[in-house]
Amino acid sequence: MTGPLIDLSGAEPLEPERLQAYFALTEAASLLQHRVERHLRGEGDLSGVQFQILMRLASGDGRATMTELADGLVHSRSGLTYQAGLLEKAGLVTRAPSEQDERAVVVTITDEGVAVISRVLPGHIDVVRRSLLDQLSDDDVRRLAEMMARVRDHMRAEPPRSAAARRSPSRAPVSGEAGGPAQA
Amino acid sequence: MTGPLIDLSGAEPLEPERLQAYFALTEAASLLQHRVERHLRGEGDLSGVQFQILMRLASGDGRATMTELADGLVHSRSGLTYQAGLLEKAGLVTRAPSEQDERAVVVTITDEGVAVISRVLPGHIDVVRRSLLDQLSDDDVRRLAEMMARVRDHMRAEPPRSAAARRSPSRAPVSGEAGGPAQA
DNA sequence: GGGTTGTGCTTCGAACTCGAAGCATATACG
DNA sequence: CGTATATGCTTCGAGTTCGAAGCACAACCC
Repeated sequence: MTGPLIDLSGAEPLEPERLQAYFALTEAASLLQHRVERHLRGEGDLSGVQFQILMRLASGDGRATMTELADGLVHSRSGLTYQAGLLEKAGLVTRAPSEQDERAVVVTITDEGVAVISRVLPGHIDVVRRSLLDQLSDDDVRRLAEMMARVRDHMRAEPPRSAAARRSPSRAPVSGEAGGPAQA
Repeated sequence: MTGPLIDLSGAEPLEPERLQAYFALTEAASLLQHRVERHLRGEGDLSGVQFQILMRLASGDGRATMTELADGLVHSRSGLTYQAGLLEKAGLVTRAPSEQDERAVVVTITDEGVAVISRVLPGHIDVVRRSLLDQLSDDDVRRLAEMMARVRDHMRAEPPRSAAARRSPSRAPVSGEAGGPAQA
């Protein structure tokens, strides 16, 4: 009753080296994320998502709608609402309905928000460098950036397989609703 | 009030290409993780962590203690307890105190657990292939696996900076407690 | 052996996440 | 214009995560 209990030769074999790449990627990314979040929480009292929101705002002109933020982040909309609420409560951000579209909410970073980012960013970069970049050669970094950008763009472009568009409420879902591909 | 609000020249400059690598890695890994979890939840009704636990058990001899599992996974111990409880309730795993050490809990995968993994794995691999591997050349994959393994090992080896060992309860935390490297 | 310290795991409370459902505004279409 | 549909965001409930504190057994030391 010994030996591996699972037989991997189900679909196509998929050589171990490919699985290794996948597992190592997953594990390294998780470890890195944990470290980064631990640092942000300690310094500056920010969650990872809050940091991403502030970074995105600070890198541009300081303003964006919720949808624009959601499109850039890998996050649910409701979670974004929650985190934006926290940021607003902390005074790092303001929220106000858009002029052009009453439905849209424009999130604007405050001076204090900029200050927090400025204070936290050096340490953040330091963590990333120590954990990730210092282990990679210049060529590694180039290669990695190029690969990950390719993979990211591919996933952004092609919906996951079942990107069910919002169902109409007061209507029987009879006719072909295979309209537009939706965003995540 | 225009132009980027943030000045990145805080610590060392850290060329944009390096930051690009970091951001792309983070984003691609997040997207991949979301896809994988969506698939696992749909098929097989498993969370990502549950899948990892089962995989780890199925790849070995089907048994491991909680600590052994925790050391392999990037997860808190309490979270592991929770997920192991769910797996046990679902009948995919059993838990029993170890013979050699009454404190330790030995988790053992059941036949049904093996069956679930076997059923879910092909689709899982398919998602990984479509999302990640198909976008990479053979050389890319080799390179990526090697890089990520290096980074992972580095983070595993070096504790995050403040791996505070468990504080003694009935004792003042005076002397240097820089004891053993802790696991996440 | 009895106290001290270490280790393995669980419990607990607070915080975060997600998808579904809901509300309000905007746009399309007759 | 007026109804139907699309879009932007929030609310809600259920599930998941984490770290701190706690419990139980183990190992060490005198």
